[in-house]
Amino acid sequence: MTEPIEFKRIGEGNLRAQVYHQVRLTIQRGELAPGQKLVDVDIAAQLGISRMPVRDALMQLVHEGYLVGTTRGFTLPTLTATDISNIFEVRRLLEPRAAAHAARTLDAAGLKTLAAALQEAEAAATTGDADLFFQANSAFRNCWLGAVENDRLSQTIARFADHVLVVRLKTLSHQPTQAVIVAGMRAIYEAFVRRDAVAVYDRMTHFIQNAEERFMKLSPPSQQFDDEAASIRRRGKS
Amino acid sequence: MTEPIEFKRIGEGNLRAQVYHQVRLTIQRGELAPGQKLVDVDIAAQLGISRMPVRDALMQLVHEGYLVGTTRGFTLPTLTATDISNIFEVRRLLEPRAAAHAARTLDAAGLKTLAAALQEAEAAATTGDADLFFQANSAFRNCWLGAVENDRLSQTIARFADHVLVVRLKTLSHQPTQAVIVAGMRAIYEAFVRRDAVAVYDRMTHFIQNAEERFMKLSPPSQQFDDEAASIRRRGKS
DNA sequence: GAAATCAAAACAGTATACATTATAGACTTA
DNA sequence: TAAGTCTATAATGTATACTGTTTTGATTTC
Repeated sequence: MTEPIEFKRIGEGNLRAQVYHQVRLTIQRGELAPGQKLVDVDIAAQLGISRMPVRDALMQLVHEGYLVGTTRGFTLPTLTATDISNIFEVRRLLEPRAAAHAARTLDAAGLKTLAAALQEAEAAATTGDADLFFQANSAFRNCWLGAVENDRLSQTIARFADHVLVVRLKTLSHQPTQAVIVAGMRAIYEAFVRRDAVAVYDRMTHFIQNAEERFMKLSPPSQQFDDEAASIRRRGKS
Repeated sequence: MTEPIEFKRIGEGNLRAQVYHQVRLTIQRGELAPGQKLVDVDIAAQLGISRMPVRDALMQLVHEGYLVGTTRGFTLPTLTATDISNIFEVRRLLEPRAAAHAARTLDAAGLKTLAAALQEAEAAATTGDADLFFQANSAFRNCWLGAVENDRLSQTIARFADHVLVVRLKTLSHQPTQAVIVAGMRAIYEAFVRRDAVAVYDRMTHFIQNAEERFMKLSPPSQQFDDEAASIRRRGKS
């Protein structure tokens, strides 16, 4: 129960923003253990600043669903099967459309980035490097998402994707799943190259459905913890 | 530039939550003038509490898009035509599906509430009472939205609907528009009564498209202010 | 009279100190 | 030994004080 995470400040704007980005990155990279708790005063001490900016940053992350605030430190939310299914429903509604948008606006540089991410994912899938695979996956999504001109749409998607992403780390180490995902990415990529918005829409739809199915199949059927987890989550709403 | 708004605490949980709900209600009711600024220390003084809970509440509202934080107090965001169009795009993607869900889960009491809200809206439309019409509209939406079992979906919808709602007040005083909206509500209501999820989906789609068109047509073509407004908005992102 | 510079005020950001609350763990008792 | 209660502690919630920055307004100068 020590503090294996080392925080450092990222050089942008005020302290709250710095801490916010740093902690969010830590979460997104999956460097935060499920049961581990984040305490404002500890992080503040480590950074050599006061509690308030840290507290602000953590509370923002709570509002955005990245963390839950209990009376005993901030921790990762424990998602139930229902939670995950709910998140995937929203993603199913938003992402195909957003990707179709991106098909029109993505420029040559974007396509190049997409190709690189895809290649990386394929390499990681063959060697079985879950970490790299995970990163390539994120790069791929962030790339096309950056081309979406509707900010609110892309930000909403990014947030919900991040929420399941936390639990996703386990799933992504499963090699057959990696193969399926890579196939989906390639299909989407090819549609992007052809600038075929309809194909992008359809393939993204298929991709997300696939992801959800795989996800549900592989995730441990720990339904017995659902009530407990839900109560913890609920407490965090405040 | 005095302080015409009177804040009082709402009796739930900690001070931050109380202030948050109070201020959000004020915004949702359209009681906040567009140029008016909210200053934490002022509100705190009025409530007899310190700055911090007020500041926390205001910052949460900023994170949720209800306010923007400038260097000179918090104010309502100035939405450009693009912003509004972006918000409506997300709503178009989410609300029909959510309403279809509600068609299955809405109980008899819910239908009754819906009927009451509809009747109120019709009455307000004939007398031209914009305020009452506005309220009835919100009641109608909140009712079916409450029956949606996917919390994240309904909360996302509520938030985006609230964002345009701020500007909407003006539009809703236009009587021909009121007639169109009431007709849409009735169509949706009847589909709800029949528990016809498909019809609810289609009519909600139509309803939102209609709302957006009316909205764009009636809103002043003040495109010359767009850049300025966008820059104000951007500053608030921090 | 207009423009530029400077000063003062207003407000957000940050720090520190104090109050409150819920949980864990020890201690008591049946 | 197990169950219940109580206390100590860890963490958040709130208050106040201070700092830095930006804006506004006034004064001076051209």
